Formats: sequence, structure tokens, C-alpha cells
Amino acid sequence: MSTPRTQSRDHEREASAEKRAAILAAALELFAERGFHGTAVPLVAEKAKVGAGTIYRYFDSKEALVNAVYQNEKRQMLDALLAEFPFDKPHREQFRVFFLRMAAYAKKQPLSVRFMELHHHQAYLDDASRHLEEHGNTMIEAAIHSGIQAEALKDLPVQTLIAVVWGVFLGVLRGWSEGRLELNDKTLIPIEQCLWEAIRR
Amino acid sequence: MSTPRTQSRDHEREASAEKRAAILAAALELFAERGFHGTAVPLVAEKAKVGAGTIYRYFDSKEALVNAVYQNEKRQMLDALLAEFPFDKPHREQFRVFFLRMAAYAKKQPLSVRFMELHHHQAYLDDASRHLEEHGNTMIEAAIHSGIQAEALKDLPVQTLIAVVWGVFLGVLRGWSEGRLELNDKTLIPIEQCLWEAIRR
Amino acid sequence: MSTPRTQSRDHEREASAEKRAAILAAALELFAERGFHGTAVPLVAEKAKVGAGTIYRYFDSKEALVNAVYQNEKRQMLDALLAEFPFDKPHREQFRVFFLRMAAYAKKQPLSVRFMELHHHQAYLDDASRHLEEHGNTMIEAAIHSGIQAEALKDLPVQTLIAVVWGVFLGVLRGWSEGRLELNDKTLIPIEQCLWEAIRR
Amino acid sequence: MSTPRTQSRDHEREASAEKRAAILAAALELFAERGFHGTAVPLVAEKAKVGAGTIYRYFDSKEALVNAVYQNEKRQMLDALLAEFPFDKPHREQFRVFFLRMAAYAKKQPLSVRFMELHHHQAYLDDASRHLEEHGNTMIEAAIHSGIQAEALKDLPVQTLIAVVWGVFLGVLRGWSEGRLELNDKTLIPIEQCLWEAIRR
DNA sequence: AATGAATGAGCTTTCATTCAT
DNA sequence: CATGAATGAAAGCTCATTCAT
Repeated sequence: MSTPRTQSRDHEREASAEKRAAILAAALELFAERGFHGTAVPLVAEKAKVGAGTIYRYFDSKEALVNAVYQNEKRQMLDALLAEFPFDKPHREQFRVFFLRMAAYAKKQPLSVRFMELHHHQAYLDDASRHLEEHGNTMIEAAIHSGIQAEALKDLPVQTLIAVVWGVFLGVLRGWSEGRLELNDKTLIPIEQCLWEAIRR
Repeated sequence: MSTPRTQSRDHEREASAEKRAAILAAALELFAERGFHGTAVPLVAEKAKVGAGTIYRYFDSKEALVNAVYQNEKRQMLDALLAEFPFDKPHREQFRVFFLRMAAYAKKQPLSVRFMELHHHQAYLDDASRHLEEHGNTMIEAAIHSGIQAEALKDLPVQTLIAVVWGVFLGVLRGWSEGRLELNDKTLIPIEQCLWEAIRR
Repeated sequence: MSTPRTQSRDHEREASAEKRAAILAAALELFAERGFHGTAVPLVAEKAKVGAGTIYRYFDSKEALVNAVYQNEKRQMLDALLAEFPFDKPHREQFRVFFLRMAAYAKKQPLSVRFMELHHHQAYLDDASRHLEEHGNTMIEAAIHSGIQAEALKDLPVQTLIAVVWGVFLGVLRGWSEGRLELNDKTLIPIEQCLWEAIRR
Repeated sequence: MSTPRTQSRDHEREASAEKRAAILAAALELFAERGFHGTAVPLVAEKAKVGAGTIYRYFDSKEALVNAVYQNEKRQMLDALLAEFPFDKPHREQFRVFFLRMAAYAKKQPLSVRFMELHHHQAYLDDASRHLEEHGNTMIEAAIHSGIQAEALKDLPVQTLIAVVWGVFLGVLRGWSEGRLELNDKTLIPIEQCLWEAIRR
């Protein structure tokens, strides 16, 4: 139970969190569509339905904002891909889960993927963003390494296998975002199948 | 033989062409690294070692410049990929040539590929750029379609096969540009091999 | 009675209106002295004691600003000339009132007249400015037409009489603005008299 | 008779004079239409069919050019008005000649009049232009003064009479240039008549 | 002498950021 | 805290002037 005073504080904190989230959502959408330099801060404010100055209460600068978005999305994507991942299942099964989770995430959060692609390795990303990127890479490298060790995957450099898998995934996404490809079981299952055949031992 | 007057004209035309090329080269490099909105015209001028106003003698606007670069690079890439293409050879051979030509082009002109990826489908590209893009796509679609007809490639939608092949290519390129992967016969041949296995009938 | 919140809003609106007026006043003065193309926007900003960017919060462009000034001044002049005009008095009296009002307006707002002369029929004036100009002309044409109908004025084309009256007025104004002529009863009454004699039946 | 060498020099001098005249004519037209600051020097060069740099062989700067045009036109107008002026004729006759010469000049050289009006008393006019202006004024003042002395004109300040006459003239011109008035005997003779009545004793 | 390509200062305009309310 | 008007640095672009040819 909380006192009235505390309740009020809770409301404030909640309202504040909502405002922050609205800014992040507006920024994600605009940065994904128009890029970092192509997006004016007042436009983000308008889309988030807050004052322009308010953004600077939550983020130090435009750069801080784009980094907050980047880290937010990266974390969400890693969660979506890796939460309760069935590391104990056969590698064939692990790969299917991984691929379908990626596809599901991309379908649900297309702006997130577009944003991360567009801002990948850009000069205004800070150390925290880079470290998170690195962290995601490391997780996936580990999984692939284990697949090679278990003689389930081809004995190629880990980076090569990542390039192939991630490349196909992005290629499919682009085809989808440009309307040249659908993203459903009928299209995804053959792709997943032929990709597995490309990398399996 | 040419009169002094004609010689002078030739020199002028040559100098002018060189200056135009210097601007295009500087723009390619900066746009590829920093994006369209992130690149100031005076910066392009400085890198091209010309005055800021000079750029506007050769290109109507910053948008016209980015489109000139786009079309320039796209044409070069299509030439590099498709010139004297061995359409009469077996499909296995055709694919190898295509893949290795792509890799060679990317290795020789990494900025070109980076530039085209970053500016792909952006709002400031004009009709000429879009048509060239379209043209390239059509060429590649036709080649893949013929491979399917000849029962050399899997009977999947053309767009799916493109997504897979192009995706792997970009994935490998990214790995290379981030220093995680080398781009030589030792790395490329296995990738080409496993990609062919992914798409062959 | 107003709440503090309302008071604050009132202050803001007032300050905003003052700033807009300051910009218009500065623009009037500079455009009247140096012409449209001869006046740099930052100069207007400096004279209005606002930042250069502020002008663009109030006006879409330099052209929009010059049109706002034009319409502002034209309206003020028409008000000064025509408000509660004694259309029921004898034509001799009407003319005297008209002439003296023109002179009084010019003496009080010399920049206004200079501005309107210098920007008369220029390419950057928009439809609203042109319509207002047209409207003023129509009012004056009607008054003169009625004078001719009533056989008070010479039976000459309306445009001829306007050319004569307006021409003398501008001629006197120029003499005054160049310091060759004073603008008081002693000089104006004979001019008004001799102008009346020129146009009366 | 002249040697071939001298003939060649003559041709050069003639070509040079023609080029200078072409520049002055182009500048007159453009300055009259678009104002000083609204006219780009390369545009003048194009209209004069000379290179941009050539203008600077004949005139030190854009300001020098506008002053050359001003003095050129002013002198031509004074010549047209005052050459062989019938000072010995009756004042009524003198006035008629003066008025009709003004009208004829304006009809033949409308750009000249428009140019002089638009650039009248502008900051970039130099001392020579101002002196020439002054000189023209003095000539006309003298003629009017003599008319007053001879009791032909009203005993009003010279400047007042000038303002009236010149004002009517400009008013008529404006009506003509805006297409509201024609400039022929039928319109001019009544105007001349009523203007004379306005200023005669 | 004539040219026009090249220049960079200065134009109009935008926008990340601040701060009085 | 939240706001949005105000700012001025810097953007894209123009043009008076120069100078190699």
C-alpha cells in the first residue's frame, strides 16, 4: 500500500516513463525512415506529442537520443531471439527456432530492423551502443561455434557462417520491405531449409 | 593534327572532366561514409580540392550530385558484373563467374557498394536512378529465371533466390568491411560452394 | 479577471505581436531604403533586435515578409484615405479632404509611401498584394467616376485624371523627401488649389 | 585616307565601341526590369552576347556599370528635352514643346525612364551621377523661373511647379506602362492643356 | 583583347539547443 | 517539470569578380 503522496509520485513516475517511451517510439520511426541527419529534433517532439525542450530533459542531445534508441532496439531484438533459447535441443532444431524468431521479430518490428541496419556502425554511435552490438555478436558466435564443435555445421570460420546466415536474413527482409517477397510459412520454410543445407556439415 | 586553338579546347575539356570526376569521387567517399544528410557540400568541395561554388557548375544541386554518383556507380557495377557474361556456359559456371565478379568488384570498389547500400531506395533518388536500379534487377531476374527453367536452380520464387544470393553477398561484404572476414580465394570459394548448394536443384 | 496561466498566455501573445511588429517595422524601413534584393534578412533581424532565425518563425520566407509589409502598408494607407470619407459632401470638398489626407499620411508615414512606390508591381509580390492594390485602385476610380458623372470633373478618361492627381501627389512627395519642398498648409493649399483647377469641369 | 594598319585599328576601336554599347543596352534593360541588386552580372553578359569577364574590361565594377548606364540615359534624356529648345518662343509654346518632347522620349525609350525612376537617388549612384541629376534639375528650374519672372506662370515656388509638372508626367507614364492609358495626341493634348491651366498665371 | 571556368564571400534558410515562463 | 519561442551557427546555394588560356 502507498500513501497519497506516494501514489502521486507513482503517477508522476509513470507519466514520465510514458513520455520517455513516446519520445523513443517517435525517434525510432523517424530515424528509421529518414536517417539520423535527415530527422529534425522538433519533428521527433511533434510526433511524440511533447514540447521540443522536453526531449532534452530525457536525453542530453540528439546523439544521446539515437544511442538510446539503438540500445533499446538491440536489447529487444536480442531478448526476442535468445530468451529461453533451446540450447539443449538438436542443432537442426536450434537453427529453425533461431531463424523463425528472427523472421517473427522482423515482421513485428520492421522499424526496429530498418533502424538498426541504417545506423549500423555509424560515427555517432557511442561506446555503449558498440558494446551492445559486440555482445550480440558474441552470443551468436558462441552458438555457432558450438554447432561446429558438435560437427553439426560446416567447418568454416564462424564469421563466414554468420555472414551467410545473417546475409540471407537481411536479403529476405529487404525483399519483404520492398514488397517483392512475403514473410510467411510458405516462403520462410523453404528458405530456412535451403539455408540449413548451405551451412550443415 | 590540331590547331593551337583546338589543343587549348582539348585541355579545357580534359581539365573539366577531371574536375567533375574529382567531385564525384569525393562525393562517393563522403556519402558512403556519412550518408547524404550527414555530408556538407563544402566538405565535398574540400575533398575534391575545388571551390564550393564549383560543384554547382557541374551539378544543379546536392540532390543532383547524389543521383549522379548513384547512377555512375550502378552503371560501373552492372558493367563489371555483366560485361561479356558467359551466358552460354553451364549454370554452375555462370554462378561462379557471377559470384566472383561481385566479390572482385566489391573488393576493388568497396565505397561503391557501401554507397549503394546506404542510399538504396532513399527519397532523394530521382527517376533515372530508380530506373537504373530497376534495370539491374531485371537483368539478374532474367538470368535466375533461365536457371530455374533449365532445372539447374531450385524451383523457388525468383525473388527468394535473389534474396538469398544477394543477402549472402552483402553479409560477406559487411564481414569484410568490419574486418571480421577476409576476401580472398580461401574464404570465397567455400562460400560460393555452399551458396551454390543452397540454391541448386 | 484572468488566472495566472491566462495572464502568462496574454503576455506571450503580446510579446509575440510586438516582435512581429518590430520585424515588420524594420523590414519596412530597410526595404524602403535599399529595395528588396538590396536588403539582407540578417540586417532586418538586427534592426528588429531579434535573431535571424526568428524572422522565419513569423514569415515563411523573405518574399512572404515583403508581401506582409506591402499589404500592411497598403491597408493602412487605404484606411487613412478612405475611413469615414465624406462622400455626401460637395466634390470640391471631397477632393480637398482626399488630397490633404494623402499629404498627412505621407508626412506621417513617409517610409510607407516610399516602400509602396519602390515595390509597386514587382515580380515578388503575390496575389494577395496584387488584389489589395487592385482594390485600392477600384475605390479611387469609383470616386472619380462619380465626380465625372456629377459634372464636377472634366470629362476625361478616369485613368487620365488619376494619373494627373496621383502623379502630382508623388511629385510633391518626392520634392519633400529630397528636401526641395516643405509639406505644410502654406505649400499644400496652393498645390491642392491648382490641381483642382486642372481637373475641374 | 588611312593605312591598312590604321584601318585595322579603326575596326578594333569600332568593335570595341559596339561591345561597350551592347553591354550598356543589356544592362539598361535588365536593371530597368529587375533592379540593380536583382540583376546578376553574368546575365548582363549573356544578354550582351559577351563573356562575363569582358564586362570588367569596360567597367570597373557592377556599380561603375550602373552609373555609366545612369549617366548615359540621363544625358540622352536631357538632349532629347533641351536640344535647340525654343526659349525665344512664347511660354505657352515652350511648355507644349517641353511636354510633348518628354512624352515622345518616354514613348521611344520607355526602359530609359523606368531605369531612371527605379534607380533615382539610390545609394550606389556616384557623384558624377548625382551631379548630372543636379544639372538637369538646374536647367529646368531656370526655365520655370524665367516663366514666373515673365508672369506667365503662377507665382509659386519653383520646386512646387516642378513637382506638379514632373509628377503629372510620371503619373501618365506609369498609367501607360501599366496599360491603363495610351500615349498619343488624343490623350496627351488634353493632359497638356489641363496641366498648363494648373500652372499658368 | 576576350573569354568563361573557377572562386569564396555572403546570401536565404534550417535546426539543435536553451531558457523564461 | 514541461513548454515552445528564440537563437545563431551552419547548411545549401548564388554571384561579383578574377585569371589562365
